[in-house]
Amino acid sequence: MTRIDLPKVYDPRAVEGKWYQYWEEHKYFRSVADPNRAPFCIVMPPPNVTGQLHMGHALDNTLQDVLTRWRRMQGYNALWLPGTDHAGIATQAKVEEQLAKEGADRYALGREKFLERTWAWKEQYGGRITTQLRRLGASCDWDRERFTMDEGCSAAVREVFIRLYERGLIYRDYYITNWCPRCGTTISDIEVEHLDKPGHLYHLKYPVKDNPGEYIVVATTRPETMLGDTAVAVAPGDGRYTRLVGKVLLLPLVGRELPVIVDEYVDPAFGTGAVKMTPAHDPNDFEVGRRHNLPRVQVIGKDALMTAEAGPRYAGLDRWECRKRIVKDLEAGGCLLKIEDHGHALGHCYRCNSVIEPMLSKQWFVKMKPLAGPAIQAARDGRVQFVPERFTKIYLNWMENIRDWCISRQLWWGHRIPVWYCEDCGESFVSRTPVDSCGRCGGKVYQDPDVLDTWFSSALWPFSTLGWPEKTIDLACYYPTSVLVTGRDIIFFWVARMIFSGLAFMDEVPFRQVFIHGLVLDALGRKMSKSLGNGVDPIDVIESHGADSLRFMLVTGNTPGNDLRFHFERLDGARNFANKIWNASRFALMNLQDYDPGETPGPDHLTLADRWILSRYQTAVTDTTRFLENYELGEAARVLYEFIWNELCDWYIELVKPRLYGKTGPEDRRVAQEILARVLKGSLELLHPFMPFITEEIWQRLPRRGLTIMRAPWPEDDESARDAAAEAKMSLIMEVTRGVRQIRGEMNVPPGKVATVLLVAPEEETRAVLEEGLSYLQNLSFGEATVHAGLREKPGQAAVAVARGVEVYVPLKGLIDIDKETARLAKELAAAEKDLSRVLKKLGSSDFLDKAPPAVVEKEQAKQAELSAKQTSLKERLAVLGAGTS
RNA sequence: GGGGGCAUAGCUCAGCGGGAGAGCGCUUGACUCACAUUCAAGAGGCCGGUGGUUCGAAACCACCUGUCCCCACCA
Repeated sequence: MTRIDLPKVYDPRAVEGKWYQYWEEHKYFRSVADPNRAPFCIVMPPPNVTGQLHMGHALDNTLQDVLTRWRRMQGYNALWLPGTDHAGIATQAKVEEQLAKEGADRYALGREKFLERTWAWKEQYGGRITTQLRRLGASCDWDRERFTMDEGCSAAVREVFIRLYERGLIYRDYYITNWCPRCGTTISDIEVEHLDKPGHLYHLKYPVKDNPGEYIVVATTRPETMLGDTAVAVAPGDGRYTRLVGKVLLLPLVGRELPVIVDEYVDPAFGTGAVKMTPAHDPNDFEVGRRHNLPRVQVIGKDALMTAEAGPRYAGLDRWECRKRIVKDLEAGGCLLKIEDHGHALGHCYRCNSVIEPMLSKQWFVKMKPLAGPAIQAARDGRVQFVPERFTKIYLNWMENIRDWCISRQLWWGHRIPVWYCEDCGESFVSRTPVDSCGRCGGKVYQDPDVLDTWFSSALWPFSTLGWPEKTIDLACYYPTSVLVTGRDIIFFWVARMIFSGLAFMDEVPFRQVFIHGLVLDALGRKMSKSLGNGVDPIDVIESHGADSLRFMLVTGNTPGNDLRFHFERLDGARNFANKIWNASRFALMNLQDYDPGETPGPDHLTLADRWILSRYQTAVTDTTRFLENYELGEAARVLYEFIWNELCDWYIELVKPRLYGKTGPEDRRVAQEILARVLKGSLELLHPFMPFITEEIWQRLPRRGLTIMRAPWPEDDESARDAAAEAKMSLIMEVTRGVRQIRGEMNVPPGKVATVLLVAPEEETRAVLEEGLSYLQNLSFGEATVHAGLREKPGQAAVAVARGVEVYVPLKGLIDIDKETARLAKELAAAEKDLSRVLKKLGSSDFLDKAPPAVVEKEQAKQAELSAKQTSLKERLAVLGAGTS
């Protein structure tokens, strides 16, 4: 063995940066459109430019990188296309925050200057997340990095808006939308989070105008909105109120006259069966109001303060303050009948958590029904497949009940709506290019001040990034993309919208498969959040444990679609695995220094151990590949972990040591070197998608390497390399070895001190296997061993282990604890008898014999034989021990 | 109100029709010349409950219980 200059503990910091730079400089991430090569393409869910890498990104991008690196090695023309999202609200908020510190605000600065400022902010901080993705090892084609507001994506946005408009799928209308008072914009329905909050149901008396003694009781959760009431509605045919329909009520505190109307919307069973109508502040009331031509009185403003219309006593009050005062005033006026506790879901802004105010305003909408149809069909007929499949149902359920999408936002940072209005004649123009003057009257025009929902541009991501609306070779080669990898929290926001957009503008789904993963939770199962302060920064983890460990930890134990808890213990486990690989490789390299790769040794030159590890390696190749194909990345990683640690390191490397040390001759040493090098190289290649850095570092030191492990061919799945006979033999030897070790442990024999072991194998076949494996047994557990046929030695003087009919005797000097040994054997016997009776019952059943497959029956019969042999043997030994005490 | 996930060893989870598994933790022993971020041996489980399908169920089906999540305009 030659000394080799490698540290005993693997240090990721010393290698990760180096290799990433190497890969990037040599353009190994690059993909060039090539009609003659099979493509594999993933578009990265663009993280917000404002963002820092969090564990969710780390998981999402690790999964994408594993798939991309694997397919690239398989020979696909693999493109992973990165980019960032302009994130309207989030980015604007950051810049406004900055301005606030300077004592300014965006209005003071003006739109143009504010946008300049935001672009500058983007230039300065927008690259942070992509730098962090590089630390993670992401093998994306950075030359193609895109931004949702770059020239190309913006052109795509304008084109889509105009085409939708031309198809009559975009309209502008007054509607009640979700207004976030803090963000100062409307948000779409799915951006509202409904949280159950305790509240009250206030019962209010509204007197009849002509008969002040008579009144209707209405129930409301939001008494302050009564200032905007313009009617009271009752259900059709509700006997309690028929007398009053068409009469006029007087609104308390305000004195407004309210007609009593009839509408289907009212549920006579809820509350009092009479509902106050506030068309300007409730979406349902708005609809009812539209049907009955009710006036809309807006009493709450966009700043969430009461408006002048609320009357002088309330104008300018905060909405919650106003509620208190109204309740007090109503009570004083004798109009408050009672207050009940009543929990209800309250809408909150998903960005800033403010309570949403339903607000009447004129907004742009996309008509969804016509777009949803094809998107539903595509999922139904499997052109888009969700992994796991259950998400198809969730997606369909949403799509089938979809409502129109409010796409205008009262922000400045984003894609401005490409519509101009004439100041003079009011005509509007939808245009791909800026409009200077009114096409009808030549008057002055101005552009719509609103911008589009951020998700409007994300929805086009799979084709806008490939060059659409131009007809590019990229689009032809890479679209539809292969798979989309994303968290289940944005199926509605993003995945669904990409699907209908792709179908509408490319006539083809944007991706064939959607691989959904869950959330990364903290150790207690809570969502990682800033407010809880329980988030773990991936960059910190990369610093302390290395990117490979983080990646491996995130991939293992994660099943598709399910959440993943973040445990530092598991991270340590991944790091230990990296260290294990490092040291196994260190050992191999020490013994491969003088290795001269000659001819591949023929089967005759291979030992049992060689044939065994080659066979096990083939199984690992098959299993890893199969699991990856099914998106079971966690299982694939587990296969590699177990193969490398439990088989390659724990057994093969131990078995091969004497041969590498030259104890069996130079030719045998060369064969051992060859097999060890081959299996190690293949294992690193299999592991590379999961742990790219350490595998490259070691692979580069191996003989017969290429330029980079990234471009090494994925190990071939060669069924013929399986060797069932070798596996069966080795497993027998391993079991016997375990038996011997157990005895040694119980006897407290110091390592290297046990003299002689007798292996007694009654069957000739078994004996032959043990003879073949004798050298392994010797160097694995004890000094000397011989295999004996025939009758058992007298076991009264020996501790005994049984493995598949082989008994192992270790001569000892009366050290055995008879009580302990008796108890142990008795327990084992009880278990064996229980198993045996179960098997016998099975074999005694004619149903089983008739209907079970023959292989299963044979297996059960073999088991019966094994168990009865074991039973006999255990009984004998117990008898011997019993004799020993007397 | 509708939909979905999860319930397996002390903890976190994998397995999902024919032998109850892993990691961590725990017990015992070993600093053995790749690795103490290690090695060896071991303890620990009526696979949530009840029914059903099957020759056979931890696994498939139904219901129940507990738990988490998503959707929804009941004032």
